[in-house]
Amino acid sequence: MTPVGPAVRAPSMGLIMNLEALLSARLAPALAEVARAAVDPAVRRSRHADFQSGAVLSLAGRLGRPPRDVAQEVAARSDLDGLARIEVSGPGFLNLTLADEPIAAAVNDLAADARLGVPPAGRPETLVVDYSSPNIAKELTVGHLRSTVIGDSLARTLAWLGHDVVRANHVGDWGTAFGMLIEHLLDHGASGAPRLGDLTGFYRAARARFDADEEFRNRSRLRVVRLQAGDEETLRLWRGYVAESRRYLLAAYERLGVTLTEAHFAGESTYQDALPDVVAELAGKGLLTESDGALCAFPAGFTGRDGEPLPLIVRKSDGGFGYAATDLAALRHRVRELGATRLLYVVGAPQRTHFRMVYAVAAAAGWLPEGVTAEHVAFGSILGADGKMFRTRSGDSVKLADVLDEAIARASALGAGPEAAQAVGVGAVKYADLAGDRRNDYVFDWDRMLALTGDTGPYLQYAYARIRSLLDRATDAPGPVVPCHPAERALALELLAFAPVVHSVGETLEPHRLAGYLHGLASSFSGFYQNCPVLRAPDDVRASRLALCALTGRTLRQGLDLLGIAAPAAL
RNA sequence: GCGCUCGUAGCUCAGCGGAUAGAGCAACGGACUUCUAAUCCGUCGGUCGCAGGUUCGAAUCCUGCCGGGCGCGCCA
Repeated sequence: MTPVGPAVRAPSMGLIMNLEALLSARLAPALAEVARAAVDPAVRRSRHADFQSGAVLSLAGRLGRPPRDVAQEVAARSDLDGLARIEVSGPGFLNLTLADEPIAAAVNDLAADARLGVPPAGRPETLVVDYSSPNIAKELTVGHLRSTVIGDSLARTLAWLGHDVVRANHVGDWGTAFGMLIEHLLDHGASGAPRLGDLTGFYRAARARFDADEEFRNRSRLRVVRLQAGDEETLRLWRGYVAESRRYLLAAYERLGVTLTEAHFAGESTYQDALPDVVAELAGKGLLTESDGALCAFPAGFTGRDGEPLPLIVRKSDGGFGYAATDLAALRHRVRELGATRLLYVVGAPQRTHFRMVYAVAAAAGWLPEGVTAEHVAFGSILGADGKMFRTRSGDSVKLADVLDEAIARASALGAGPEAAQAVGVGAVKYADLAGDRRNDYVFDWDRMLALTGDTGPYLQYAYARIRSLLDRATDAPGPVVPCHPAERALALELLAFAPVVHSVGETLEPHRLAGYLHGLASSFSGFYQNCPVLRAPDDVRASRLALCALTGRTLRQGLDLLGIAAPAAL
């Protein structure tokens, strides 16, 4: 039995595993000689060879020489002995085909590295990832899916890269709605709390009474005043309500396989005490203007419907604080108290203007000093088959619990066992959300996301389970990798591409790059599996292929884990 | 009206300054006395919305137009 367990050796320095860097280092001197200046070799993977360099194309223009001539000269001056073969191709590309030995050496290093070639960040940052952030008075819907899934994947990835990640669940746990909710609660058993799982029904009932019953409406308003004034009895009721909602949310997160816990709640109520000071500080810096009774900031460059400056309303005309004030308070706290240097807000694209304004005001207030960045990690909407917002037939938003129930039921129908069905169903939904560019809308389609073949979660999970099954049946240990078949070579190169992809996700905050990579890796593995017998291969070849299987398994599992998708050992 | 964003193969999407624009699905044609066929290989399929411009080179950058989505003062 050969478990797909973590390797034992400490991470190496990584250079030998980074073929792009290796090739760049060997190409750079020749380029510098020809150009008489440093030139980025721009080594990329290529379908015409293992790697290519397009550096000559732009260089030739600057030198005023034909690109192919320059490429010939660079090729002739390059010392790639023992590493790769170089040839000029097309308009002036340098095609690089690696020798088998460096590939083998790199893959063997990779196999011995517990971190799969990804060194921990040399310059760790403290960053806050603000994600999920539902209103606690209502159940989770598909509307919360994207922020929760994308944010969790980014938090996992950045943490694994070695950064200090602070997860922030900016839940809506404060505001005028709580007056009516508390009054409704009192009318239905003073000690009671809303029944777990029926938050929406409770909210709707309270809302209906608020709209229809003037007496109830007045009581609710008074209750809001008492809540904001810190009335102890009111606060006790509010805390009970919030606690119950949190329990519900945590159960939902656990089912979704999301890493958010009790410790990550940082709701709007957290910042209430700081709001007067936020206003005072902004006013002190001359950033606030009174307009129609409200205190507003008017950051430059934002105009509204009539071409008039667009306000960011910090304090409402009734003296209450809006969400802009809370967002500003949270931002200030994250930079000042938490020491964050990178703030991520995983929030839907429609709020783009709002966040740009918040960041502009924060910058003007000096809360985003040099070296500290705030980024709106925007994402598109989930659409139904009709191309419109994904809703139920009656027009309501779709409950997340219902989506997961159906996903799991459909996974069961495919033949997955009970435990696997949960992993496959939830994984399919999450993968579908992560597989495309997050900025684009996508169409929610059961049949596509649960397809066993194609770019789907189930396909990746199957590839992993198949590897586990194979390794479980192996009776001897993996040995050194010696790629000989083209499919082994292709798989090895694919495995070596894991680290650059993970880094690019950390920089671009685009998990779909990792998803696409994993699909390519699983495809490469399938090609290898098809062409290269493992268990019935001769001893030395078997050891090599078992090592490739084990490494592919570890890479798939780690990659899926960074996406937040479970990888069961068997389906 | 102003602003943002998107328009790539029948469908769903990658690619976002470089070689004949890729993948998955669908369609069609192959490969199984299988190391789990929940697989693999091949074929078909695109004036990259339209028109200009910048560039040695544009799906990719700029401008305009057409079409869809979203946003534009006390909800978050």
